[in-house]
Amino acid sequence: MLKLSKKADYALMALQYMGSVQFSDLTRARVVNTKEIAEENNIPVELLAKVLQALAKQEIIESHNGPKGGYILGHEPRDITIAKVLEAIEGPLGIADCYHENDHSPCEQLEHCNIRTPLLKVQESIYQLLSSMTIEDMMSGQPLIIVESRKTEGVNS
Amino acid sequence: MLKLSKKADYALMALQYMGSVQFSDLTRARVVNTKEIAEENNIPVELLAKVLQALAKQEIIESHNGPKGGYILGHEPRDITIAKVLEAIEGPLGIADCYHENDHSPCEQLEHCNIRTPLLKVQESIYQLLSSMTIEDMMSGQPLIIVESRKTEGVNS
DNA sequence: GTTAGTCAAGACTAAAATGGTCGGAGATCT
DNA sequence: AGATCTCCGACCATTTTAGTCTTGACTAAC
Repeated sequence: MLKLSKKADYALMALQYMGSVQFSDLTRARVVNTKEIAEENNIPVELLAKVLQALAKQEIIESHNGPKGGYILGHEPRDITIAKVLEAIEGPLGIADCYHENDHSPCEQLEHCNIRTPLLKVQESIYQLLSSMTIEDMMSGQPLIIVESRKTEGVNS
Repeated sequence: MLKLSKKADYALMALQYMGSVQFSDLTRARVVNTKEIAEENNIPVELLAKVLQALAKQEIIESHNGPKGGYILGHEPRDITIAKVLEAIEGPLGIADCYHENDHSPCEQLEHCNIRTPLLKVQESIYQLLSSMTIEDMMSGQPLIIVESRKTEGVNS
C-alpha cells in the first residue's frame, strides 16, 4: 500500500544523480542529458524524459537545449524536498481523498464520515516528514563513481 | 500521491462503525451485517462485502454465518491499528518497491540505487505513524446516532 | 546556412490495479 | 427438510499506470 509510482522513483533517482554530478568535487555544474541519466540508472529513456519534463515545468530543474544541452538542478539539493518532487510528479498528497475534491465525485460518505479527521492528521504528519527530507539527504554518504565525460560514447551494446 | 484505495477507506469506515455499535452504552456485542454497514455509510454493498471478507481472513473481524449473522470486531478497537487494517486490504507497505520483491521484476536500478535507503527511513516512519493510531482513535469524540435495530427494515428507497 | 544533438509534446499500446457484479456455499430458523 | 439469510470466491469492466513512438522546436557547432 501507499506505493510510489515508478515515475516518482525515477524522478528521485534522476535528481539524486544530477545532484551528485553537479556538486561533486571535480566537475561542477555539468549539464547532464536524459540519455546519460537513463543509462546510468537503467531507466527507460522515453519515460524518464517525460518525468524530467514534468520536473522542468515545475522549475525543480532547468532545461538547456541544443548540443551539449541537458538539465541541471534548479536549486541547491538541500532546497529540493521530497515532498515537492513527489507533488510535481504525482499530484498533491491525498491520503483522505475527500480533501481535494472538486464538485464531482461527491463522496457520499462525507456526512457520517468519522475517519476523515484522523486521516487528515496522518496526512499532515506524512507531509511534514516528506518535507523534512531533501535531495541532499539522498546524496550524503554515497561515494558514487563519477562519470566524467561520457557524453558521446557509443554505449548502446 | 500516496492515495488510499476506496477499499481501504471503506474498511476503516466499517470498522469505525462496528466499533461504535459494539462499544456504545446500549447495545454491546451486536452483530452487524454487510448490508447495514453499507447503507449506513453509503458504500456499495458488494464492494464492502469483499472488503469485510479480507478483514475476516486476517482475523481483524469475525464472521458469523446464517440468518442474524454478520460481523463483529475480532479485537478491542484500541488493539486494531490502522497499519494492520491497511495491510490487510492493500498489502504490505511499500513506498520503495524494492523492499519486498521476489525474484522477478529485478529492479534493474538496485546496483546504483541511492534512494533506497532514505526511502526506507521514510517508510519506517510512516509505518510507525500508522501503527500508533487505532480504530479507537477514530471512534473518540464521535457522538454518532446509534441505529439500534434496523436489521430488516425495508430501507431501499 | 546546414547539420546534428537536445528538449517538448502529444498520441498510442499494453499491462496492471481498481471498482464493481454475479452465482454459489454454509448456517440458522421454521 | 425447506426456505431464507448470511458470507464466500470467482468473474468482468473501467481506470490508471508503464512504456513506446512520432513529430516538432530550439540551440549550438561546423
